[in-house]
Amino acid sequence: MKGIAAEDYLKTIYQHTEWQPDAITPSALAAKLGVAPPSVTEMVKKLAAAGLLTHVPYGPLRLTESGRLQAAAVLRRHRLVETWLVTEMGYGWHEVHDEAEILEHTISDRLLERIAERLDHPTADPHGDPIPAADGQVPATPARPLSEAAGDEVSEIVRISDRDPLLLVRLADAGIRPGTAIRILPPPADPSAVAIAPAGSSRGPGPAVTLDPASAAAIWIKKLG
Amino acid sequence: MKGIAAEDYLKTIYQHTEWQPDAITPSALAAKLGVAPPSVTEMVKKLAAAGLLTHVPYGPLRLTESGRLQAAAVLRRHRLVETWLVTEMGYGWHEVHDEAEILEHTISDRLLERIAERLDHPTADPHGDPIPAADGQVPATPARPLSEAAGDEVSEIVRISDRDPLLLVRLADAGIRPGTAIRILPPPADPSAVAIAPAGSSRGPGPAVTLDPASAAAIWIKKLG
DNA sequence: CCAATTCTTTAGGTGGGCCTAAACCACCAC
DNA sequence: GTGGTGGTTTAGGCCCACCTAAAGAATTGG
Repeated sequence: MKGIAAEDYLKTIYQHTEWQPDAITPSALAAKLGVAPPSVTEMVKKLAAAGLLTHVPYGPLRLTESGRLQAAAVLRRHRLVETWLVTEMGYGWHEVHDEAEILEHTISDRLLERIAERLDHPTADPHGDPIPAADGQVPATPARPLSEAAGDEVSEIVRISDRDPLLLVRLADAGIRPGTAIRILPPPADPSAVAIAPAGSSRGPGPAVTLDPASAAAIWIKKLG
Repeated sequence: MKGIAAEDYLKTIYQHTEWQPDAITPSALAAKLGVAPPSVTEMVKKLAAAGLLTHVPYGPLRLTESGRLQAAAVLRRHRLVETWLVTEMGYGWHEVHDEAEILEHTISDRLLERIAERLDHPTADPHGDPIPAADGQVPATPARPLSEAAGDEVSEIVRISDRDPLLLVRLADAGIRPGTAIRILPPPADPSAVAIAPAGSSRGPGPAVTLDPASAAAIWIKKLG
């Protein structure tokens, strides 16, 4: 199976399992890819025929082992490119997604491995996403969603989903990024929301960021201390 | 006009004029692009409609100013990428063409200019090809084809067309690359051929390279002394 | 100056990846 | 248990960039 589109389907299906325990449905996949549902039906047929995923009609989508490997390879490309853009090319960590989205499909294996060498084979990208190794092994990310955190904890941000660019900008503006120590503040009136602020600047109201539940689930933390 | 294919057509038409004084014909373009002649007819229609080239039926192809600018932009990308691969990523000067062929269409303007800055805005790539500036200006390359050179001269290689990968490997193996000082040897029996060898190693038969006329025309030199 | 060759264009077709509209299935609620 | 109501699939098209086969133009040589 070749083609940029196929790679994007596999990558997106795989990525869903990184954040969500249940298998993805065709309509959710269509939404994430920005295509119409019939386009998914069609591509799924081809991917299933190629042995990359399994699909019972009207059911969810599950990658096969071969599909998982191929998806991990795309993610490796994406995340190495992102890391490289930040480390060597002066990009901000919240600005790299679009460029990586394209380059993940177009750089050669050779160039990819040269980049990996220059960066000394990193295991996480600037968003904290694990970078699969060349053999498909995925490093563990010991962390849990901010949405499940108790109030008033001091924690370290370890991972922020790059799916919502606006969230990235908001966090970057508040000085919050992977590696930042944060304090979880009492919910501001709305109990479904979560607020966080850099743990250093606890004097004054400070640059707190209020997060809706979806955004809170897009951030993974590790308790400090 | 967008699309990778269109960019390749423009680039190839432009490139022809760098080595050949007369305008390119549709069949020559088809051959260089590796497509069938009808594909050229079809794309030429679109490019002409977009005002990027002019074409009288059964006649040759000529870029408009707008087409020239767009072609120069693609060439800028190609040649900056090649230079970057050699300077920073450990590629040999004869190995970069294929990778650049793809990346020229897929890196963003932002990344391109970052690369240009890191390289300190070079004006020639590893093959000696001039790198158009961001505004489309093309630096002059004061040199002439090896095919027009007199025998026994000592000259500097300033440019080698990257169209024939095998020629590049042959030259690289003989230690000949842009910047190398070479001596032009008497033709070995065949008067249409040219032989060259690095000027340093003139003792013994040495690693001389014999070139057919097409290859000799693909090399530009500057007389030394 | 006509004919043969060569180059170019037209005609018609393919596959990839997308779309809309309409049919269809599955499940939930009543 | 039946009727909605979503989610999914089929049917039918579109655009892009390519192809082969065949027709048409230009140039060359006899």
